Amino acid sequence: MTNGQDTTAASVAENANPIETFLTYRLTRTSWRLNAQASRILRDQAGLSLTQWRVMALIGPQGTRTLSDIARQALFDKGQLSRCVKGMTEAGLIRAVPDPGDQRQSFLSLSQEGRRIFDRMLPVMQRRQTHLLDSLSADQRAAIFPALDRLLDAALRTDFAP
Amino acid sequence: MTNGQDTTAASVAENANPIETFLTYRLTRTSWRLNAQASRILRDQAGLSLTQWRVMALIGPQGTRTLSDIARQALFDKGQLSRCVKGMTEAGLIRAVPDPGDQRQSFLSLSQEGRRIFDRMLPVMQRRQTHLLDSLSADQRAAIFPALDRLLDAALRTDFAP
DNA sequence: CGATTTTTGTTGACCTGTCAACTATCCTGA
DNA sequence: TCAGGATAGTTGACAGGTCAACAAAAATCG
Repeated sequence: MTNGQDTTAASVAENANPIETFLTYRLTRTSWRLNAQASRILRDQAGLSLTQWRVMALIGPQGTRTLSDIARQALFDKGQLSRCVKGMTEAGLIRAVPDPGDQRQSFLSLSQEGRRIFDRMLPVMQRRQTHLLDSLSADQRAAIFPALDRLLDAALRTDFAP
Repeated sequence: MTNGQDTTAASVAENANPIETFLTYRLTRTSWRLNAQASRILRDQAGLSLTQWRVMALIGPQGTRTLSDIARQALFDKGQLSRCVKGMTEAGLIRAVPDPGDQRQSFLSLSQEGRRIFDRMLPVMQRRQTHLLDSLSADQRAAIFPALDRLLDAALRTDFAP
């Protein structure tokens, strides 16, 4: 069952199931599987959850970001992020330095250990990325990122449909 | 912050954050928001969860499917699906008729009430679908479904990366 | 100033998805 | 025919995401 069937125009028409033509459904199904694959790699090779990895990547190897800053960019839930960062701080992956100019927030950066893990995993994840992009045609490769941007925009608009 | 920025080549290069170039991350972020939008519509207009809606759509208005059948197509977790179907059966949305030829399984179909709700929501969701596709260029529209198929294939292959 | 609003981050309650174990039934093949 | 294995579906435990309320600090603006 690891084939990509059930998605050709023929088979869709055959079972006449409209859901296979729904973009959100198709996007989610692919996204789930990609996330599961990434989660497995990160867990096995670095003991990280996917969210932890993304937080590390959002902070970046040299970077310094605040929690809200990260949540805004990634569209993460603040509560989820707060707990994730707390856990990573306790695990020694992240350093939090209070902002002297704004006592509400802290500057988050990778600890030495965190950067070590990040530097080790980044090439692995980039190889996976290359592999994924290689599975696409040139046209698809060119279209996918802008398409996702436009869809994200459309998803954030609320002024279309009751 | 509801704009779609931070995704142009310029701004990505500017903050030099490699995660913005990661397909899985970008796909997930878009998928999250699309799901949230769909969930809101379904909850407000039909009192359905997104998973419930998808189960209805996977069964189809005339259709008759078994639980494993649905799980296979949608790549749903069997446990999750079992609970969802149980709830929908108790809510009167789904009818389950035991298969006389195989006592392990039942044939699932929409009840009258379920089909009524489905028939009412299908046009709404199709309008949303049209709206989403309209936000894409012709090239993007042509590329997105096949690209998702290939990525799903790639995600299901395990023979690539240690 | 000072009252109001906004923003940052934390927390608790809740719901859902995930993983694995389990029973019951069916199929396969010597 | 019957032992081994595959399949259908259920269940429990648990990590994870979601939502809303909240305190503290900062910004706004009369």
